This record gives sequence, structure tokens and C-alpha cells, in this order.
Amino acid sequence: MTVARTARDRARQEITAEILAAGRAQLHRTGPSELSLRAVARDVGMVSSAVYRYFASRDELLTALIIAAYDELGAAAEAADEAVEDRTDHLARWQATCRATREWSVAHPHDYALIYGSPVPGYAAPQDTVMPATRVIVRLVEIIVGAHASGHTSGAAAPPAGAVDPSPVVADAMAFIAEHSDISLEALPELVMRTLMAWSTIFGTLSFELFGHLKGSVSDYESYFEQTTLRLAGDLGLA
Amino acid sequence: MTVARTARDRARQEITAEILAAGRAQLHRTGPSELSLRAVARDVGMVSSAVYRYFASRDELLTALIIAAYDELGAAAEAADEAVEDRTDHLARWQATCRATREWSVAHPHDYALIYGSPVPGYAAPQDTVMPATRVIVRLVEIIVGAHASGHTSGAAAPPAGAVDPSPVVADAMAFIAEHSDISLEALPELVMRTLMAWSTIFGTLSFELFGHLKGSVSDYESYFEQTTLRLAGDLGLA
DNA sequence: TGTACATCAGTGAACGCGCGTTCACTGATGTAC
DNA sequence: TGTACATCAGTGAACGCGCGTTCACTGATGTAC
Repeated sequence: MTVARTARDRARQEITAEILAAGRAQLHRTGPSELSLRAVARDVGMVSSAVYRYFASRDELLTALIIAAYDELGAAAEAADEAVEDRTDHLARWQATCRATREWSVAHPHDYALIYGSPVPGYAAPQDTVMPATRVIVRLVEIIVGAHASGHTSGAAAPPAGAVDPSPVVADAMAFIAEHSDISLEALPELVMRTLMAWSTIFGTLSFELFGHLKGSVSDYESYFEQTTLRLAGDLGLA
Repeated sequence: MTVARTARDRARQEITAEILAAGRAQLHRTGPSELSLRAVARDVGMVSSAVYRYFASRDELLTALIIAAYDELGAAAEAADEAVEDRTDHLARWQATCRATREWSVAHPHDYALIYGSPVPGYAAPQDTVMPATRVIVRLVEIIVGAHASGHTSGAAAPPAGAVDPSPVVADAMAFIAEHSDISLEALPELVMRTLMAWSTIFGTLSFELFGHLKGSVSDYESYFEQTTLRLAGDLGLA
């Protein structure tokens, strides 16, 4: 966000935002792959070719929408964590972050589908989407690592008999976590494994809820999610 | 599948299958919402209006493709379970079923996206898709319930402090499981909760893998999945 | 401060394209007597 | 077994529609002197 200097700059920022908002609104009616530049232009009140002054192509508009969605979700999750006063209550922070993730997702199911649903055919996400996409999991990792570093933990669930050392499989994730922490490398592999599992469970649960797969199995999605993340916290030693 | 009596019936069955195959092939190139009846007709070698002799509308074709995908996945999972000779080795059956689920999904990522990805906008799945959709989870439940009924189990992971009785939340799923089993109702709620979680984790993990969210975190998807389902089995008391 | 020029936003027409669905039709296959 | 009629598969033209992108253009805004 650079400061707008001239009237032209200001107008450009405003209209860019209007186009994004119109694109987003359109995702509520259709899927991302049918996102129509012409329809967006109509909604904003300009001719279709004018949109090309702001976005070089339909894909670029899609990228901007994806980044905006990731950033909004990430900001919501981070804010929820930061609202927990007792910073040493890692379980409360975990639950708050998970809860905010669900709340944003339920409130914006189409934006959720845009980032966690099926990939758009023919569209390859550029590098700019990578960082915004990591905000939620980075925050969750910070909470877990913080808990283990401060000793406020009962240790991750033990691997069952027959489990192999997951180190080689999750090496990339471990490198990432090791960078963010100073906890014992001995306990790390299993903790990283469980963290990845918890992450998959959280978004798997949200996808199931939003895409209709829990119909007939779960009656109260909010409580179910709350109970799920609580058990995940237990498996991660945060209880 | 009724037996074809006349040449006309036989031709009808064959061409219906050809249309489905062409539709499926087209999903490899585009998403389900852009599935084009005209393109399917072209691939089959007929004029677009002729397809209406077989499917009343595009949505009906989509429904047939969805049911076919669920059935194929379900059959693959069931076959893998049934191939385990020692029927009392519930852990082996669990792992085999999970493995087959992943193998089918990785081999057919577009069919996977059709059934577990974003819902197609404007399309409402009719009742016919419900039963085929349950085949994998029903089989998983049978394995879990079988293990607990025969006592070959160490009990599900205990709920962490602060967890409430999940009975009301998962009542619908419990009713379903109670129908399939005669295991103690006392242990059931927590087991059902963990079963739903495991189910969400399995498909959450597959969605993450297939939709690109594990890039940069996991290096070997197959091992990662294997280790994940092994831990889920442990949490369910199958270890 | 005023003028000349450069930059930029937005227009409107056009390009070539594909879509789902309807309709009247031809010709082959199946059925009842 | 043969004929008359009904059923059905597939054709080809047409309907009205929307799409992404390009292009030459007008007129407003910004900048350098």
C-alpha cells in the first residue's frame, strides 16, 4: 500500500478495490473457473475492455482474489490468537485461532472454496500466493512450538507400534519449524508429523462441512469443530 | 445392470458407457463446471443433440459421473479390505482400505476433485448420489466396529481435559454405527467422534496432497499418508 | 503561472469462439398381429 | 413368416446467449519547462 499522491492514483486504488469486490461477489454466484471479466466489468459499471487497465488478464484478477482471500483468513486467525490475553495459555490460543479460521470460512464459503477447493483448471498459482497461504499454519506452528518450548505441555501423542521415524518424510516442514524454534530435535519429528496431521484435519473438517459431506453425520457443526480441535490440541500435547 | 435383450438395448448400454467415458476424459482437461455436452458429443462422434437421447441434461450427465466416481472409489476400497486374509487383523484391513483410497485418488485426481472438491455452482446433488458416497466410510466403520466388538483393541484415545461428551453432536453418526454393531454404548461417543475425525483427516490429507497444499512441507506423499493413517488407527485403538 | 506535451482511463466496435437446448426430419430397429 | 405400425437413434439447422481479448479512438489528468 503506497500513499496515493494524485487524484488519478487515488481513483486507481479505489477502482481496483471495486473490481476486486465485484469479482468476489461474483464468486458467490459461480465458481472460480467461470469468473467472468465481462460480468465483473458490468457490475463495476464499465466496459469490459476497461478492466484491462487494472488487470492484464483474467488469471491476474483471479490471483489477486486468491491472495486477498488468504490474507483475510490469515489476518482473522492472527487477530484471534492475539486477542487471548494470557499468552502462556497455549490451548486457549490454539482454540481461538482454530475457531476464527472456521468462522471466516463459514462466513465466506466461496472464498474458502477458491483457496481450499479444487484447483482452477488451466490456472497455475504464481509465487505471490505462497506467502499469504502460509499465514494460518505458521501461526498454529508458533503456538505449538511456544507451548513446547515453555514446557507447558504433556508431549505429543506417542507413535503407535509399527510407526517409522517420520523425519525424512516431513524434513521440509521440520526445517521450517526448526527455524522458528529452539525445542529439542529429539521430540520434533513426531510433533511435526502430528502438526501436519492436525492442519489437514482442520481444513479437511472445514471442507467436509462446507462441501456437504457431514450432512447426516453431524448435527452441530460448530460444536463438532470445537471438539475436534480440542482433541487435536490434546494429541499435540497442548491439553 | 439389466441384461440387454435386443441389439438396440445393447447399443444403448454401450453408447451410454462411451458418453460417460468421454465425459470423464473431459474432466481431465477442464473442471466439472465447464463440462461441455457438445465436446462430449464430439468426442463420442455424434452430434450434440443426440446426447439428449441418453441424458436429459448436462446436470444428469454430471450426476452419472459423480455416482460412477463414488462407486469406483468405494469398490477399490472394499476390494482392498477384502484382500486381507486374516480378517481379525483389523489394523492391516484399515491400512489396506486407506491405502486403496489414496491410490484410487492419486490415479484419478479429476474424479476425486469431482466428488471431494468444490461443489459445482448451480448443481444440487440428487438423492441417488448419497448411497454411493458412503461406501468408503461405511467400510472403515465396519473395520473399527469389528475390532472393538472382538476386543482386539486398546481403546480410543482418551478425550482431553475440557472435552465435553460429543454424543449430541454426533448423534446421527452414532445411530448409524449402532445399527451396524453391538459394541458398548458407553465407549461409543468418543469412538464415533474419533472415527469422524479420522475420516476428515484422510480426505483432508488427500485434498491437501492433490490440490497442492503439501508442497514444501512433505517430500514423500505416499509415506506421509501411510504414517498418517497408522496414527489414526492408533488413536482409534486399532494398534 | 501558463502552455505544450505525455500519460492514462475509459469507450465502443469487432474478432472468433463455444455453449445448452429445441425442433422437424430421416432411416433403422423392434413388436403385434 | 410377413406385413403394418410404433418406437427410437441420430442428423443438421437454428435459437439466443456469453466469453476473453484487441484495437483505434476521445477526452481528461499530470508534468516539465
